[in-house]
Amino acid sequence: MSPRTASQFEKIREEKKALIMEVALEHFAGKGYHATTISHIAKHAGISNGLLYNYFEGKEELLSEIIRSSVAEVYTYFDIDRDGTLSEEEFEFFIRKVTQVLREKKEFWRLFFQLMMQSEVRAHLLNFLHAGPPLKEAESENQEDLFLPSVMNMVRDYFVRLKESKSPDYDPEMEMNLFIMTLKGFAVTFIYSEDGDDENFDKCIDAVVRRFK
Amino acid sequence: MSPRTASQFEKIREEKKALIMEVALEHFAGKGYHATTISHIAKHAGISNGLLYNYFEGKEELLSEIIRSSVAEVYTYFDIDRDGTLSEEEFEFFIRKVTQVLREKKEFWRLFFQLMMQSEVRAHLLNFLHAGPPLKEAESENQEDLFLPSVMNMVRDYFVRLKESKSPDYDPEMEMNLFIMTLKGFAVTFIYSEDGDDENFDKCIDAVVRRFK
Amino acid sequence: MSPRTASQFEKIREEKKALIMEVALEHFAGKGYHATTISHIAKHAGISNGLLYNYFEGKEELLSEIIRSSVAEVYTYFDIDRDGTLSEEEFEFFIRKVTQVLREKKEFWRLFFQLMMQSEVRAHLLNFLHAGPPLKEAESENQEDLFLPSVMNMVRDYFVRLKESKSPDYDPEMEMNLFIMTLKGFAVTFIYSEDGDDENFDKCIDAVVRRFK
Amino acid sequence: MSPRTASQFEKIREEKKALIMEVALEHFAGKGYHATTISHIAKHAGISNGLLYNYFEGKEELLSEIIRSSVAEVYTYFDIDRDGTLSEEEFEFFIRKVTQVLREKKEFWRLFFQLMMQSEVRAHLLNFLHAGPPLKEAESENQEDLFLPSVMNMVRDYFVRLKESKSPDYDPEMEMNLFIMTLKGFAVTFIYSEDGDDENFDKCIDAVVRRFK
DNA sequence: GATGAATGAGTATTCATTCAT
DNA sequence: CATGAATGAATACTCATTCAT
Repeated sequence: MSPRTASQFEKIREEKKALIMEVALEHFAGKGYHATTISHIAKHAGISNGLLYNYFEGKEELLSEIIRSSVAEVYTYFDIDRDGTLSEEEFEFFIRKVTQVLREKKEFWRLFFQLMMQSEVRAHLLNFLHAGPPLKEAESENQEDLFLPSVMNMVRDYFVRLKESKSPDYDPEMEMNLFIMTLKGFAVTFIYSEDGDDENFDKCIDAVVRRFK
Repeated sequence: MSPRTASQFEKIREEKKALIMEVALEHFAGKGYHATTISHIAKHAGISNGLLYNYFEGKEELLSEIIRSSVAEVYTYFDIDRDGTLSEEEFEFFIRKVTQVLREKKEFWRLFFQLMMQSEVRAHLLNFLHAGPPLKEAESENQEDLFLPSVMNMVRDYFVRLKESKSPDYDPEMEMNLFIMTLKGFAVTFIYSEDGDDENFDKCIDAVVRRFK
Repeated sequence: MSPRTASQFEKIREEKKALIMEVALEHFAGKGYHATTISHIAKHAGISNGLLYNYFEGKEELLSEIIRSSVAEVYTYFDIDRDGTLSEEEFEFFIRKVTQVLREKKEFWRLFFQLMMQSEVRAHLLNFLHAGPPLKEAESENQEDLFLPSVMNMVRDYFVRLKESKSPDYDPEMEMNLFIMTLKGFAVTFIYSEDGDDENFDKCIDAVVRRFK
Repeated sequence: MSPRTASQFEKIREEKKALIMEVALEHFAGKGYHATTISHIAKHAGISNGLLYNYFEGKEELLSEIIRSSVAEVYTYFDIDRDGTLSEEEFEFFIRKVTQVLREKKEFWRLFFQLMMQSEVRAHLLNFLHAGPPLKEAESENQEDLFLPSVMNMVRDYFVRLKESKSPDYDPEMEMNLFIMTLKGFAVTFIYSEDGDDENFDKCIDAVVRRFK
């Protein structure tokens, strides 16, 4: 009979918010942001249309919130505040981490790449991404891609260090480019793969590791 | 004031149709299919809303037509009915061809990849692609990707043949995968690059050629 | 920890009810009835949405209650059951009373005039006003204005009596009309004035008194 | 068979726009802006909901447009760019003009006063009013009322000049205030009167003229 | 008495498509 | 061929009100 406590309400809110975001992500990723209606999301989340607006300002904020939270999660994966160097074994670890992140949040990455493919949205998204986490140095250089400058520098450092054990005409910058391209190509293919194909992609990743080590 | 001949009319029709498709592609690629309104396209094409329907059955057919025509154009690029083998120099030629095709139709590829990123559209698109041109054998195997089976086989053949001049643990299938991934990663980056950056990407392609030769 | 007595509960109820009405009046007057949401009122009153319905049947009843109580308060100001004649000094007193009532309940009068300006609400409001207090005779004549017939008659009497000390072409009815108009114009200006401007308006009222005495 | 000419379209647009504004004004004035739905307006104008948006950006712009056009019309009434002095007979003419404007656009004035009674709208409206027409001097002083400074000054001048023919304790400023109040009170009553009562109000105006001459 | 999550009917707005001219 | 006014179904969003706790 007594009213719910504040923490009970808080819990309800968080759970419902998460539910809505999950369902929305699923549909946004599946048919695109614009083709997904609020009614559709509400129905699949088992709630009324109105309730959604109790949790999100509107459709656009719902999208932002999904991206914000997923990006935040991804940041934690990479423990972004580390010392910023990659040893050889850490490099392999890094690649496998990337794969893991892709695997565990396939749906989000589908949505993410989808948005990245719309040139007029791309800029906003990149800005948002790069401004997002509290980084040590707020680089604005090279906001052209999905890898944060800090990660980019880590990878670049790795290839520069690698050069010592390679032939004289080894070009670390180009090597990095190839690596990034390969990883991106992998990502773009992998996130649309059936879950059953994982072993094939694992072998692919093994090959990538061998190649860039 | 003499009435235009049938062929003159036909020419006008074709030109206007092409204009509409061009404008539509620009906006579809820029902000996505759903976010682009017919009114917007019509206004930017300098025609009335109604006239658009004189040329296309509707918005969806306009999209289909854009894809159809672009894909057809791409097919001609690759002269798809050739004997289907790639010599070593033809392989380099093939890669550069791909780059050229990407460069000359950046906007289309933006739209294309955008659609490919929507899992529910992806299937239709792939079906459409693979069914599109009158191929010798209508394979339905491996309709998972943007490369047609015929092209895929050509590339696979190349890597198999390449094995002879390589070490015994050279895995042609895996090599092909890496190649495809790299190419895809390149594509996805390149089509959003400024036109001024082309030299950098040319160097990239040189590196790709060296790597997979 | 002894249970509160019934009268304590009653007191709490009354206070909370008054608080809600006060907050509601403030917002109704500021942006209008329809533009003011229940949520807004509840938030500013520091209570939950639901609780409001514990005190009022709904939004409309809340409005009615505000008007009812304010009107009742105004009636007490004018001690409406008096003998119904205005001596000359009582007339001055009457005018100053009006000003005082306006000054002390500016917000209510803003709401009141606002509602009076909506022709479809006006009728209801006037009906409500004229039916409101238990009057001696329930006149339905001249329900066109905000002055109750009883007050109107009092004022008319005053001007008729005044005629004796005026020139022969003095028209008491017209004089009354001018007086009412002036008072109304004063009201409509005064209730939107800053509180600091009161002296200016006091002088105005002095002039009105002089003029109609 | 030939398409309509540009001027035909223009005519259709203007007529339909005027129709919508007329119907909207009627309902806005009758039950208030917020209580009037777009659907209602559309239905009474005999058009579809969508068409309304072909002519107005939204509900708010529709309101603005109504006010803008009515205010513009009123400005023409007063031939606002005149020399800016009122002779005695012009003063009478001015008053009668005011009455005429009120009579011919009763519905607009109902809406106007309604909005003026909402303190939070009032400011915007006054700003809008005073910024509206291209005046000689852009006074920002005294934007507190519905009379434009230019009109106000004209009236003030009149009363100052009048002082010469009056007793020494004649206070022109106060006289002006009384006049304005009287006029406002008249307006507020008149615009809700039945059309049949016009004669009574005409007599009222005669009295006003006599009083302030 | 008190809470705020939840509802759902209602409202403004959008947009592909049609059609009279 | 060409126009743009007109439609109406669909969509995002609002808000008074209810109700389980």
